[in-house]
Amino acid sequence: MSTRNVRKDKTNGPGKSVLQKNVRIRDVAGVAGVSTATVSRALSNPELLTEATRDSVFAAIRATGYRVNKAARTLRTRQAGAILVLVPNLGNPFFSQILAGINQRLGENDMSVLIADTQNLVTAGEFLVDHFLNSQIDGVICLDGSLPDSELEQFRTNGVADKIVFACEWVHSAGLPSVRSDNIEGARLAVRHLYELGHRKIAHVTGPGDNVLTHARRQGMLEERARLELPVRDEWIVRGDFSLESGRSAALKILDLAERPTAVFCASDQVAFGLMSTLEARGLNVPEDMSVVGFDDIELSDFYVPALTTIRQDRRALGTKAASLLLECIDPKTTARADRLKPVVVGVDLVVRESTAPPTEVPAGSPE
Amino acid sequence: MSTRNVRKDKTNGPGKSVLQKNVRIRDVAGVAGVSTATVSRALSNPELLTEATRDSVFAAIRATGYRVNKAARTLRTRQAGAILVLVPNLGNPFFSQILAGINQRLGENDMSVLIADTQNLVTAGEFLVDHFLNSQIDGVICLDGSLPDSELEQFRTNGVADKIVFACEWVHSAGLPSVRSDNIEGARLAVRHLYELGHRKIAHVTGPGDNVLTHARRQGMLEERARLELPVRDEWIVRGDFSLESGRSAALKILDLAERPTAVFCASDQVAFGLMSTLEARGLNVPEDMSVVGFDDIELSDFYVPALTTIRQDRRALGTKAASLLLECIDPKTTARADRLKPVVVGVDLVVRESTAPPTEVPAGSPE
DNA sequence: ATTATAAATGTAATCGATTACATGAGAATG
DNA sequence: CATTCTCATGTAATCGATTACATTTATAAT
Repeated sequence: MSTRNVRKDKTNGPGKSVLQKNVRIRDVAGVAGVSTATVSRALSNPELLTEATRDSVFAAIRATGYRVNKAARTLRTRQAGAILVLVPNLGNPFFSQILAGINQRLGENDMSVLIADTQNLVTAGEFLVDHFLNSQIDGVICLDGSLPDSELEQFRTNGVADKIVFACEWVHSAGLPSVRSDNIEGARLAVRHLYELGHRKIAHVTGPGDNVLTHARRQGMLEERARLELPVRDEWIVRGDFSLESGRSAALKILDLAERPTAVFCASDQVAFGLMSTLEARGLNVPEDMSVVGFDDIELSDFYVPALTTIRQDRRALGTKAASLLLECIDPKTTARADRLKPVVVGVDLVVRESTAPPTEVPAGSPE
Repeated sequence: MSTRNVRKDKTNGPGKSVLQKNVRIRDVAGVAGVSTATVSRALSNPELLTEATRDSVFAAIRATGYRVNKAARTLRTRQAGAILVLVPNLGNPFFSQILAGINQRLGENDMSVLIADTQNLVTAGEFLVDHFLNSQIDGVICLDGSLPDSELEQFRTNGVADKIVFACEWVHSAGLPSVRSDNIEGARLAVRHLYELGHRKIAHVTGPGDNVLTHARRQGMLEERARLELPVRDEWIVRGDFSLESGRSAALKILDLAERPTAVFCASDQVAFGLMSTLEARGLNVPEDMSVVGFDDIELSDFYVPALTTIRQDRRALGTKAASLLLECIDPKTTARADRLKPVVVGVDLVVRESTAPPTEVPAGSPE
């Protein structure tokens, strides 16, 4: 129980650091002849300062080359100034323009964007909660609609569910804000285009079974098929999973059908590529023997052989709108609004290229 | 000059937060009946503790659901526990496997990976220095070899140049560590493959002029051409920029040549796709009228029509090796080593598919 | 039993930015 | 002139984790 000597942590001038020019707010304050609170206010609420003080502070910031320490700010404010984007497969070029839109919108708010590929995560739920709880992110844009309910429950338990926005795909049962293309309309456009070319036997390669895009695109296809009174064949609806490989598998199944369709509407451009390459490998020509429509309009669709007819999604708009929606969700000054749960729907367009043509065998009931 | 009343910042129990379960290290310490230093040591140097103390702390961590606050840790340690990957175009599927390799390797060290697309940055140099100076990252893996010298100079001025590793592409004058494929060997393999098929008139679509990959792949092509004593035509070396569009432009140039090559070696798979789609659009068949070899072996190469013959880069290995190299660079316990500047070279393979075949016109000097 | 040494743990300062509350100066009002 | 109000700025506590140095406890040596 002796008197304890006062112990000092060593500290001389700007802190020793891995960085050479580590300027702190107190160094700026010294140069400007004000307190650190004033420097901080100059950055966050400049209207609180007189013009003379403001100019003096900004001059000191410039002279010193000061950069705010984000870790210190995050610690004090409990705001990381960053969001996380969950992408189901970074190897799919579809996501790049969405990411560009997100980056642009969040950059305007001086926020950082972290990107994670859910293929590389064992469980996305725990990853997410971890990032929230350890002060690394303020919100999430999720492009992956296959998050299980059990993982979404983790978000709710930890109170972070209201900081998540879905883009492109969504989890229907989650009741969370989302931005999406008009998938039903896209499917309708595809089927109608094939119909107007004269096709009556139209197949559809879907996405994965439990996927909302799969349901929506198939729904649009089935509705338009019914509206146009096209023949119905269960075996013309073939299960896929948005990947190149599933397009190949679907092609093999379609080639084995007793009654072949003359056209195929694919749930994604990648599926279409897988399908077309396999049809060609088996001696069929696209579009002469079978017309093919994709969904997405990724960059390569114009450079495939034949150039792919597809449904264009405005990916950039999907990104910027999702980012705007998330900014609303995480803004502490904004109250929760029920209308945020209503999906934001972005329009789609048909892009006609070389992979579709009139069928070479004219079906009964052909127009004109 | 009156006596100043002592002012208290409000603080009751676990801090008010956007998060419901915000457990601090002092809460764990309370449950375990030890000091916060002991809890911290349990996490960072568990061998310093007795087994009983250790068990008690870990039980308390489990019971409370504690997660370390990364911002607090970063502030104290000056280590962010994150790195930034600069990608020249996230829409190019080539980068996905590299990113997967990086993610895997760094995940083993509990480090986060931030990804930025240099297409979205006005100046990468300032972006980088900013992230270093504001404590958001500890290092960089740069996949973009087009960083200007002026920007690299910013890194050196700010003392962060020794925390950067190049992967795939590199800046030759930078004198920084890098991991790369054996591009020269890849070009040789491509040219030799075409030669062995019987081709003598071999063209090459390059990457952008000031790019190290462009130089290396062209060098390999020129050397092998010389070794095989193939005819030399300046106009058979066509400038590209790794993109789909530049493949299209190159095809138009090649089609206009007075003396056409029978085969083309392209600096990337995307260039090859652009070239092939344009040749087909102009009525030429691949490989019957012109054989095409790419460089990369991205996923779609096996699903193009015709399936692309290409040089496969071990992208995953590029990623993991770059991450390992960077971990060495940023480890404070590791001294700078000159051998780190010697490029780490990863081997490549020829993948023969359908886009190459013997030429239909047999040139003089054909083997056998 | 006493002393010295090593191991284990605790105290309190530190990291850098923000901000609640306090203080001082100037203007307006009675 | 005295009092009150508003604006501008300062002081010092806070955020949560780490760690330098101090203290306590356990073990080994004499």
